[in-house]
Amino acid sequence: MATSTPQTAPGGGLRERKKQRTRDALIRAALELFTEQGYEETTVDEIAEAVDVSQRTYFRYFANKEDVAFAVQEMVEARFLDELTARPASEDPLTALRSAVLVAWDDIGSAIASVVPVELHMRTYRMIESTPTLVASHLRRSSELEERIAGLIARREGLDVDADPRPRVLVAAFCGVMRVAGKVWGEGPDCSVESIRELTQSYLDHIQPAIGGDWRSAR
Amino acid sequence: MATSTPQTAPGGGLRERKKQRTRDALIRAALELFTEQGYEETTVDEIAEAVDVSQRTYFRYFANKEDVAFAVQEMVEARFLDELTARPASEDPLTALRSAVLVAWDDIGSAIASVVPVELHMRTYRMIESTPTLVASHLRRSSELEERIAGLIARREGLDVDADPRPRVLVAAFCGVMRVAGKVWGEGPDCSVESIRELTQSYLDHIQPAIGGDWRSAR
DNA sequence: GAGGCTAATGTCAGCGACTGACAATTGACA
DNA sequence: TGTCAATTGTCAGTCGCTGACATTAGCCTC
Repeated sequence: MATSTPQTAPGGGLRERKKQRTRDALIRAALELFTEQGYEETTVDEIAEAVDVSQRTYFRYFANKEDVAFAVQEMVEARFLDELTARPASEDPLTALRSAVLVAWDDIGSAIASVVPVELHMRTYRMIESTPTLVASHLRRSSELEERIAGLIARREGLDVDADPRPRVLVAAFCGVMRVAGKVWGEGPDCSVESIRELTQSYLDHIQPAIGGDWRSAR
Repeated sequence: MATSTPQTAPGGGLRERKKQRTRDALIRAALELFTEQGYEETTVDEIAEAVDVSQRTYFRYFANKEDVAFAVQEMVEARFLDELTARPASEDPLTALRSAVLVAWDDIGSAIASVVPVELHMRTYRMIESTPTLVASHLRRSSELEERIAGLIARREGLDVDADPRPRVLVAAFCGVMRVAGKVWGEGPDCSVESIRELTQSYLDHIQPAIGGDWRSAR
C-alpha cells in the first residue's frame, strides 16, 4: 500500500533492488528450464529471453552457463561455514563438522525460500548430479570449499594446514563421504529435505567404523 | 631391421597402426602445447595442425578438448584397477587400496613411456591441477573411478554396494586423501615420480589416526 | 526539476568448441 | 584389379562467451 516501502533487508536505491530482482529472476528461470528440459538442452538465450533481458546481460550476472545452477548452493555453503565457525572448541573436529552440516540442513528451507521454492532447489540438486558437466563443476566447487574448511579446522585445533596433514586429510575424508551421501540420495526415490538429512547423518555415522578395520566382525 | 615386424602388442593391419600413431601424436602434441603455453591458450586447431590433420579428425579421436589431457591418466588408472583386483583377499580393504596405489606408481614409468616421456606426463599432471576447467573434469573422472573401486572392494568383502554403505564410504575417504596428496604435490617444488609416491604413502599413513579422534595427545 | 554523472543494458561483430552431412581418400580383401 | 568399408577432409552452422561501443535509466546536485 505504501508508495514505496523497500521491504525488510534490501539495501538502498531502486537500482540495487532492480538488480537483485533480475538476478533472482534469472536464477528461477534458469533452474526451471534446466530441470524441465535438461541443462544441455537449454540455451543461455532461452534463459535471457524468459527474463526478457539480452544474452549479454545474463553474462554480466553470471560468468558462464554453469554458475547460475549453483547460485543457491552458494548460500547453503555460506550457512554451513558460519555454523562451523560457531561450533564450540570443545567438540572434536569430526563432531564439529557433523553438527555444522546437520544444522545447515535444518534451516536451509527458510534461508533459500526467498529466492526459489525449496522443491525447485531439490530438483536442481538432482539435475546437477545427473548432468556430467555440472557434476564436474560441482566437484571443483566442493574442492575449493574443502580447502576453506580445512583452514577452519586447522585454526580450531591450533595447527598449520601446510605443516600438519591431518586437517586436510580429515576434511577430505569427510567431504568424500558427504558427496557419496548426496549422490546416493540423488539416485533414490525420496527427494525431500528430510531424507537427505537422514542419509547424511547415517553415512557420517559409518565413517569411523568403516575406516577402523575388521568389517567382518563388526557387522 | 625387419621389413615390418609390428612390434609386440599392436593388433593387425596397417590401418590399426596408423590410427594408433595419429592418436599418440595427437596426445603428445596436445600435452606439449598445453604445458608450454597453457590449456586455455591452446586451440584445438593448433593441436590438429601440429599433427597435420583436420580439426574434425581430432574430434573423431577425442570427444572434446579436455579428454586428450587425460589420455595417459586413463592408462594409469587401468593399471591401478588391475592391481587392486589382484590383491590377496587376506588384506583388509584399506591395505589393499594402499598397496595397489603404490604398486601402480612403481611401474608407471615403463607403462606410459611408450606414448609420452614420463617427464611430460608429470608436467601435465601439474598443469591439470592448475587449470580450473581441467580440475573439474579431473574430479569428475575420479568420482567415476571411485564408483568402480567401491564395486571391487564390495566384491572382495562379499558385500552389496547399495545395501552396505561402508565400501563407498571407505573409498570416498581414501580417494579424498589421494586427491589432497596429488594436489599438495602439484604445488610443491619436487616433480619427480618418487616424491609423489612418498607423499602419497605418508598421507595414507595419516588417514586412520586423523579420523581416530584425539589429535592433541597423539601428535 | 533540469542537467550532468555513472551504472546497467542492448547491439553487434567475432573467436573457439563442437556437430552433422557429404564428398574424397585409402586400407582391406576377394 | 575392383569393390567395399573405414578414415579423413571440407563446409556450414549452433552455442558459449567476450570486447567495444552506443543507449538507457537511476542518482545526485544545484
